[in-house]
Amino acid sequence: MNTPYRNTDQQVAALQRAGFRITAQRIAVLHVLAEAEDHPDVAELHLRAKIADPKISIATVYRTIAALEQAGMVTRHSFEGASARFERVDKLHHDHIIDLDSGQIVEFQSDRIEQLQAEIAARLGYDVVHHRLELYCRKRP
Amino acid sequence: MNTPYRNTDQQVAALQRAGFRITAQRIAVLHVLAEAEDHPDVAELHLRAKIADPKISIATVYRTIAALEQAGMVTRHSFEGASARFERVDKLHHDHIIDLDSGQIVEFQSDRIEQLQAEIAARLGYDVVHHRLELYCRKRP
DNA sequence: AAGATTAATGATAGTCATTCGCAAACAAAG
DNA sequence: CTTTGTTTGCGAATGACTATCATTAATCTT
Repeated sequence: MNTPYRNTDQQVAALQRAGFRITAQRIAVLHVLAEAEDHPDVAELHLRAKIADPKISIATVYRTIAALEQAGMVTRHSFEGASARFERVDKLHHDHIIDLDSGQIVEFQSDRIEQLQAEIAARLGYDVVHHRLELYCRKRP
Repeated sequence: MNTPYRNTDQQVAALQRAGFRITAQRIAVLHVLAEAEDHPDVAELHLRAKIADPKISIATVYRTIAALEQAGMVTRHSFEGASARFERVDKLHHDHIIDLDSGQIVEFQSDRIEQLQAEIAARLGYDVVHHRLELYCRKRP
């Protein structure tokens, strides 16, 4: 990679296409998200975005996240007893294992489960718009 | 049934066994939970409990719920963008479908999914302590 | 059954994440 | 480069929930 940032041109274009203006603050948040390997919450995003734009306000981070969510570019995760965390959607779909002891989050994916979910919903007359599957676990001895 | 309430003696005994004192307020909340066919939140529990005990405070409802949770008698559900909802645990285990349009909650259960969850966790070196599976759905046309 | 002990209650203030309101700053359009 | 309509930053407001504390009441002691 030749820049300190991953390429975010695609995302910037997508944001614009969704009818939002491109501002330095939004680019900063986009970069932070592009670099994040973890699942940061708003306070963390704000902290990291301030490196690129020291005067960005937390309200703007909230508003940017809302815009990105609306544009379908970011997903929100509300794990138990914690503030909302976010991640890009350009990754493959996956669910989460939360380690109850360390708080660490592991991603996994299962087509079988997805399929069963759709079948169950259909049987009850529903279409699944999105779902949330979290396994709160402990390392096995 | 010969009383206006379902029998809550079991629950009262369990609460006491868990080291909590039995008060009129706690009995009121227990009755409300025993009668609830839905998944009420704290405001709703408070409203309903006030019928039996008009001076019960919302703080007490919060504390009672916390006690019941601690005693393993009640589960908390934190669905997206809503306040926590509660239900008794003496029902069979189940997961939830949330109707995005009406907010209605439907229960379902799938052994296949449970089994797959355990397998996936095991493969990653974990034991599932508890999980959360929510399908956010829309009625199919 | 009366008093001592200690937990529970009600009212209210406090916290924390998130949202709102508004004037000033800025992106996009002409 | 001016106009128009967003977006920003700040602080105030909200909403769910927790803590505080004096008072009340459940359980224990005798």
